[in-house]
Amino acid sequence: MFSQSEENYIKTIYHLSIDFDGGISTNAIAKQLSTKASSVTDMVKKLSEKEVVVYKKYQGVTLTDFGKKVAASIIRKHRLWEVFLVEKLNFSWDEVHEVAEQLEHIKSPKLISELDAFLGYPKQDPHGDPIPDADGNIHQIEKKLLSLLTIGEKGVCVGVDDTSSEFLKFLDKQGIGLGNSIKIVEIEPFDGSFVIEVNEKVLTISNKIASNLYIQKR
Amino acid sequence: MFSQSEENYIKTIYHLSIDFDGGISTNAIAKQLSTKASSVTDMVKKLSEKEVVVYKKYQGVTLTDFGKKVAASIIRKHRLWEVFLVEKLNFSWDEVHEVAEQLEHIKSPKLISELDAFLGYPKQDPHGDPIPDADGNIHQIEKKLLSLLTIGEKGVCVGVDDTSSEFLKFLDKQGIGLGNSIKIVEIEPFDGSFVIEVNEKVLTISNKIASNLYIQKR
DNA sequence: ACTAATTTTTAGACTCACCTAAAAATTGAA
DNA sequence: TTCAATTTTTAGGTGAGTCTAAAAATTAGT
Ligand SMILES: [Mn+2]
Ligand SMILES: [Mn+2]
Ligand SMILES: [Mn+2]
Ligand SMILES: [Mn+2]
Repeated sequence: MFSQSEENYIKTIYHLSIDFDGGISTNAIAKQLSTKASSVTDMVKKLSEKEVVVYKKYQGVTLTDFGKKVAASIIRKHRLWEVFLVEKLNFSWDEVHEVAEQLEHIKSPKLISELDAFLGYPKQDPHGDPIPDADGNIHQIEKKLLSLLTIGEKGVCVGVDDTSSEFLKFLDKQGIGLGNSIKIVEIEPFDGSFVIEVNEKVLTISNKIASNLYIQKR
Repeated sequence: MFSQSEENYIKTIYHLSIDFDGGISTNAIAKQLSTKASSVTDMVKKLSEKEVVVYKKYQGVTLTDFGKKVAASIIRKHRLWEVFLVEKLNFSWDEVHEVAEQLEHIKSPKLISELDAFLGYPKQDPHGDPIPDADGNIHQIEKKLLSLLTIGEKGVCVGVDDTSSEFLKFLDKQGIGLGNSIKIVEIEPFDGSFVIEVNEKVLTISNKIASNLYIQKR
């Protein structure tokens, strides 16, 4: 149906659409995919032919409903494979992305439905991101950036915004992981850094760190 | 390192080299890969540049030692994935090939070593073919085509030569599977068909079937 | 409102993997 | 051994996906 390259574009457009609404610029797509704007223009024309995106010159692109379904199915595969790698093959959460990037392009409906069953129908991937169901529906759990909480508030760490290896390794080093209870002890007005209590330990994290951790309040 | 296409050529040349020794002809490769001889000539020149094969015009190709190692690593991946699909994801032995054909191209040494461990270091794939070790060594078990046995001989079915879906489904229907004990009851001189006893049942199989079943004598 | 800077598209070219058709080499049959 | 059939290579071309450089459109600053 779609080539590996087309799938990577579709997925990227989907992800960019979550943060900014309106048409996604060729430059934004090019940057994300480490390619050139001119290449993006070519591909976007092709995807438009295939009714995956709506494209008007100089106006950026938006996914059609069909395009969103295609994106969801690629993301479903990506995240199921990430769960597999962590749960079954001893990968750590900072090692899975690169491999899932390849595995997400394997074509086999049976493979994915069986993998889903084998993993016990997981709802989140190792980074706390929701796994779309077979119909492309995505159930986003209620969560807030830690940086938006105030002193005294409590919650559970349920996700990360940045999924780079550096950030994830940093969290490992600090002993912060998904499922940990977190309490805001203090917020430093000068630099916006947070003093938090996690796993019976008190530690200070910069505002940048706090802006990349998702908390489910309770 | 190698593109998907290059890997498919390398694997094909390896498989063809097992049956015929001497240089593998462009036509043979083309037929196997459903492509044209002229395309094969192009690719073979490229693989020769990369020291994977030795190629002399009009003389066919042979794999270098390096080429054999590369082939073994692709086949190792292919067969490990086949085991995974059958053992963990409820695929039947006639459904695995197409998917493994894709999965064999995923690049990640850790993925393969962990998969190997997860599967318990299997020695054979679902068709009874040996799984090369991480260094590219292939340990072929002792086996003989059923068609070469004589009346009264006994053995265990340990592999198939043809791995087409049609043949494998036929074996399923007849109740013949790997690990089954088989005894030659009679051989019909007229058409070379075999009367065999398998799973307490006596059945007749054509010579063509017998020529595609591997037996380990005991 | 007019430029100047920036963004986006177009034009033209490249590589990879494939194709067809024609030429060249090999093989094999009389 | 000669020539016809077959195999293999070469020549030239295509589409996908990428690139650079130049042109066109948009956006922003004064
Ligand atoms: Mn990808
Ligand atoms: Mn993830
Ligand atoms: Mn393959
Ligand atoms: Mn197999």
